[in-house]
Amino acid sequence: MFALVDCNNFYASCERLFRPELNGKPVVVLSNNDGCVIARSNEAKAIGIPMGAPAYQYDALFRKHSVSVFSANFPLYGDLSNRVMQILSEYSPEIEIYSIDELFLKLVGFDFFDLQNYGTSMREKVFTWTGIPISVGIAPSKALSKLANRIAKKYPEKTAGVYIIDSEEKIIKALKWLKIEDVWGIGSQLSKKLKAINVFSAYDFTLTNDAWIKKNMGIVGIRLKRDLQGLPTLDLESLGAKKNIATTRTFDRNTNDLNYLEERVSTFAVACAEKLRKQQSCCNSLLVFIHTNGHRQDLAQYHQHILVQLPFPTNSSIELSQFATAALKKIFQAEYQYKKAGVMVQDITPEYQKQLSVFNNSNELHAPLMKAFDKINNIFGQQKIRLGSQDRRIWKMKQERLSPRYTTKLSDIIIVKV
DNA sequence: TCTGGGGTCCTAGGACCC
DNA sequence: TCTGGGGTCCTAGGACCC
Repeated sequence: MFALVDCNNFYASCERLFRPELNGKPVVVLSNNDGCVIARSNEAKAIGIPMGAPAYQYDALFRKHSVSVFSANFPLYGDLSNRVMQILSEYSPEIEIYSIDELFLKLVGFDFFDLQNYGTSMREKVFTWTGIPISVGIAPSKALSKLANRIAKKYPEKTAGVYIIDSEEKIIKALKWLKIEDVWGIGSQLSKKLKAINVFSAYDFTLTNDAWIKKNMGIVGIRLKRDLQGLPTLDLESLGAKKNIATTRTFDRNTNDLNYLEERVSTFAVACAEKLRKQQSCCNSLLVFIHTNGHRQDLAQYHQHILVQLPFPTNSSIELSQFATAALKKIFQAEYQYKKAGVMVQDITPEYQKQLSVFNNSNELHAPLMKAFDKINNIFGQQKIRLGSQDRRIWKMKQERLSPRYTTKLSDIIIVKV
């Protein structure tokens, strides 16, 4: 069996942890730049605030219902996620951390266990130790465990947050209940195609013939069908090093100032370099892009990117910053107003297997220098040491309702007076 | 005025090899 | 009139996920 554990309204739950007076009240969390809604408490969902809603369009509704609005506080969510994952990883030796708030567990040798109790104990322990509410779905395959989890979330009273699919009848009942567009792995494009051939539920999908699925969805569709039928086909995925790393941001304003963009791109490259070093990798190519604001029909549009093959693999902040800003200058055009930029590093290889070239290699002095960089920044805080090309101001985002970093910043820790 | 960020896998087609 | 067969690697783009 597989279990899929999912934190309920994760970011909203994190914000409420340190503001217990908000329990039972509507809470939303906004994306970077306070742009759109990326998490909602149940109360906020009930008011009719959709996922992805642009914040400025919902200001009136927020005020009307006294919705508590937070800017995204990723250091807080990341830290709480680690705590939840650590607790849950004790429930099985085989796990896959699927996202910041989701975890698959493979339950082998649990034939004589009461899985309902097992799931309930996960919920109780995570809630007692962290304060985060979770839902648990257990079923014979990954796709079905996602479905079981959905049922647990949808019917919290009936299921007490734990639902188990462990018989053919339950599989069919659940599949008939699940709308095709809600199936894990079927998005808007495929559900449109499927509805056109009268496939409206997950159950209908399991009856669709393989030839159609193969032609329209590829091998992925066939695997999904088997998995939904209860024949475990998708297995846990190993959590190796990332194959692509990106740092991209939307700005709080439009700009055609090349100096500003250079500074941003340099900082993004440094951030990518840090992520590379953290997983002990180097990259062999780098992509820089700049975009105008696609929502503004009144402004001329320009979307451009450039992919640079590096002369040597590197994870040096200095080298990546230089390559990235040089690339930026090649695509920058002063007549446009830019709203977004980003750096992505690709073709990632392990740090310890660098392919050296005869003439042109990464500066060997950078490795110890970067080690010192990382060590100092880890101790004294982000960007205490930075390149001259980077601005002193770290946040160039609109974050008007940022909560404290209660668990990751010494000065933000709550002081209790007794 | 204001609309996020970061990933994965698969496929088709082209270039190239013997 | 008529011109093989079998591979690999790379890239861009499309679908999906949270």
